Amino acid sequence: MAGRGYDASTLEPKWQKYWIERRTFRAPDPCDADFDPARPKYYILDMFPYPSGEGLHVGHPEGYTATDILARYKRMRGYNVLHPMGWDAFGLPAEQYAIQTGTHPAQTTRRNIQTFRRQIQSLGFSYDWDREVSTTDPEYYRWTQWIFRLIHDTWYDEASGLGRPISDLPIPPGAAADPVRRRLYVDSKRLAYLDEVPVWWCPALGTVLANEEVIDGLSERGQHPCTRLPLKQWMLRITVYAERLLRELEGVDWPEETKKQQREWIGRSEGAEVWFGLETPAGGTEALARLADGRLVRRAARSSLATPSFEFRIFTTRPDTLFGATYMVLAPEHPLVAVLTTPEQHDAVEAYRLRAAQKSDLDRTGLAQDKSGVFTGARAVNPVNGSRIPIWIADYVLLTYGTGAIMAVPAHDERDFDFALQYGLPIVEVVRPVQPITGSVEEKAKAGLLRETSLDGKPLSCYVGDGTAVHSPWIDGLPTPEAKTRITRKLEERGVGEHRVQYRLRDWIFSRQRYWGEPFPMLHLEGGGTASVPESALPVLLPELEDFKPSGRAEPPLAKASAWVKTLDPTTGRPARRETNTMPNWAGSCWYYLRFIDPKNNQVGWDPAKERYWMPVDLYVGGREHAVLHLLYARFWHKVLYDRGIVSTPEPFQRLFHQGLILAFAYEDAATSALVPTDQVEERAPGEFARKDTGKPVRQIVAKMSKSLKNVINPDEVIREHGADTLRLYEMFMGPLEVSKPWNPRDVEGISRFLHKCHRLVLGDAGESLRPNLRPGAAEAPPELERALHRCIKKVTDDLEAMAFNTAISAMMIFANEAAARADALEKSQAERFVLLLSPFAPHLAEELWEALGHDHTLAYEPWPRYDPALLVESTLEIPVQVNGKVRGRIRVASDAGEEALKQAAQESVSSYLAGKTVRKVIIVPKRLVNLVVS
RNA sequence: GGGCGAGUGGCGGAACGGCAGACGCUACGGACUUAAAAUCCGUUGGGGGUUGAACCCCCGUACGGGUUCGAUUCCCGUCUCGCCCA
Repeated sequence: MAGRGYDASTLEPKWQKYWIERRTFRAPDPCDADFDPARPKYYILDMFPYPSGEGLHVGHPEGYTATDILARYKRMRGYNVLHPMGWDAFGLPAEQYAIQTGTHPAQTTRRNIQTFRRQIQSLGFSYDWDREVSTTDPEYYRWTQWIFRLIHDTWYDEASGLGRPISDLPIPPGAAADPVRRRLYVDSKRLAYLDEVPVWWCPALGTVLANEEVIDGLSERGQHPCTRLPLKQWMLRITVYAERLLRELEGVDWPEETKKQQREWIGRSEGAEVWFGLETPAGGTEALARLADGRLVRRAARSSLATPSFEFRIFTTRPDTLFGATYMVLAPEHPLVAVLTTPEQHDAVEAYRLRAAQKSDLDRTGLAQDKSGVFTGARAVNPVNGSRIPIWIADYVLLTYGTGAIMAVPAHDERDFDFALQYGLPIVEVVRPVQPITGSVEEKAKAGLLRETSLDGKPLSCYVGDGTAVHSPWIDGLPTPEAKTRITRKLEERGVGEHRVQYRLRDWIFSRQRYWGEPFPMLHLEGGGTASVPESALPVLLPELEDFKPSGRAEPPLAKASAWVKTLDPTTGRPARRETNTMPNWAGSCWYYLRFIDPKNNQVGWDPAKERYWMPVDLYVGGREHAVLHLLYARFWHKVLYDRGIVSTPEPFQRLFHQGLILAFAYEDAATSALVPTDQVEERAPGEFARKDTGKPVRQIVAKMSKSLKNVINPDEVIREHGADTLRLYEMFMGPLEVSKPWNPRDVEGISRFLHKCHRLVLGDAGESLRPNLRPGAAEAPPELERALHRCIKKVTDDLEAMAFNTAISAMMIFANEAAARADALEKSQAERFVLLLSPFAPHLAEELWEALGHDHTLAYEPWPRYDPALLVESTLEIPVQVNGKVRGRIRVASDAGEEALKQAAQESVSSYLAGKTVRKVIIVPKRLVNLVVS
């Protein structure tokens, strides 16, 4: 092959070297000498990868190729393009590898990054490699820590709806005088705060595990039982930004599905908080008084013998159903449980609480789960009618949502209904549908009637829709929406409730009990309280460890670095202990798009002038799997930075696009549907597959690539066999970027053929010199070829703007076919324009051909080819003629033919279909079709 | 269970109110070649008619309805698959 024809394996490294050595894709900043302020900017970003030990997967280059094509296209359209790449390199796998082998995670990470960089560079992406960052680099995480300090130094001012410096926080008079109370008050308002949160603790492994490492209460490794253990953790108060995170989604150009997922994750619901009375258990007054901080429990405003002296708070979205509450449910962890449980119920309650502690929130709240609960023996008093109702505990109520306590209205809530039936609790109807609900079970469910049954001959139903209030003295006859407002107002008047907006979103647990993460810039001071490490002492470096094995205690690995943990507070000189948790994997990816703007700055995280120029990100491309968490967390950090005046845009990512998955063929046993690894299958006849060993037939299916199915495609191999340009072009040709589609090795051949054809178009069959017609003094090409080129330019340009890469490539194939059919006619300027069109897609080949055409500079900044609309207009057109919607003939007419002429010609062309019929109507679609309606 | 999306030839897909199947793959036939590779040309949704061909007719975009002069495209319902949430 070498020496003649198209040889990607020599040509591609040549141009990759050229681009890197000449820094072809360096993006000039506003302060640089070669910066051109007249050019518009375009910041196009990929979701940076976690450099796993597996190396690059063919899924990675899909999005990266799309953004690379657009980046190259935009440069040719005269934009200043910022297109960077980096590594999200903290994370669990490197640490697990360290536990097993003793290899330091930093070493594993360095090696993996080298592999990833080599692989990504072998695809010829036009990243500005001067801007490469890794989240694990101390000069990077220094600023991650700096942002954490800033978040810690911020409180959320409800009045202005802004995050403000903690020094601006008004201190209530009661707290101002006493330094300890003052500190507690200030700490309670910070956006970063400490709280006790349960984590999974595995005694057998002697370590704390992440949620995804625990399945059904057993450790993923070794199947050991795990339990939930409360641990002091850093929390980020994302909930105060819930409303803005919701509202400001409106202004961004994101897929509607993703916006919807974010909205549902935030989960705004309106309702009321209601104080229910408590029957004080014998000797419980003192314990209740200790709990009565006004949050979950309070002293009743007016208490007498008839009205109880303590109350507890619940949240409900249906205050209109208060008269239908027949029992109460507390989360098993609710602090009231210990106080209220009667001696007779004590053992049952304790057993239940222990069981609940083994379950994750997900296990507890799934609708499909069996409802379970235990009676505490205590009773509550309904504030609207004074009825005494039993208090239960059940694990479907979570302490972390709302107030950890609910009123149960079985007649109008599915879970409460099932629970009431199971435990024989009363069901009282208080909302009646406006019209009786009839139809099939499914139709009734759709209308809100979820259950219908009977007990002792009495019909019972669960209706969750809106209707008219009944059996509810304050609101009888009112439609549900008015009933809600009316009853809420009454509750407010009586001081036993208020309107309230509740979010499903919880504060973000920001601590991980890991080694391989960013250390917190925080100190725990002797004698209580915390302090942040001063800015000048950043970064707080990860200490070296002897080994990465768990300590056997419920503490993070960093606790083993005792010399590092024991330190002095630089501000006061007092002894202090360093925070030993590390930040989660999300931290580094929450702001990397900002560091790319100014990656080498060691004075600030980024220069404000550069930030104002480059932000926001104009196009962000990445997988749907990040639709909620990464994108929500990054938006949250960005809003805090915005409120503190450190970034200039309220949202970081103006436009978002998700690429689809690349799937692969897999095989399943034709009889049993069991999956069969790909290397055990052979194709016996076209489309017929069988097991190599037994010869039993298997079915070809499409599935995700996986190691166990042995159907993973390795990009290195594709590049070795066909070249990077073929890989790039194939991934873009498979189908629309946003859909998932299977990899078919046979189709790759077609793309390879196309690139060979392009090569021959310029260099001829021998491949060592220009085609004669491309040399000076050759004859002119026929006008049809020029028109074909203009059609191609228009189609490719339009399709690039629409990110329709597959059809752009097909347009280039059409032109290449036309040009190849008369290859001796193609002119030099036509070849050049075609090469420029091809260059964003297949940059190596395009550079090679550009050079062959006599250019000694890269084509990366050549102006994008233009088309002449006048050349796209055909002088005559062939138009189909329909009779009653069926094509019956064709006419060739001048493209500017008038309606009368079209009508005339159309009728003549299909006269045999019109014989004996009357033309009722003629529909003319200019330049497209004529339809005659006859009878 | 809920939400979102998708069902078009042997395969990936195109068209997204106006000639269904662009482009590519596969397969078959042919040219070139001692031969092969590469390349080039032709055919390739199903059925039927005329076969000197050029052509012509019927059916066809998961299924059933609807709107429209006209539906792959819009609306309603059913089925299947995928993804996300639970």
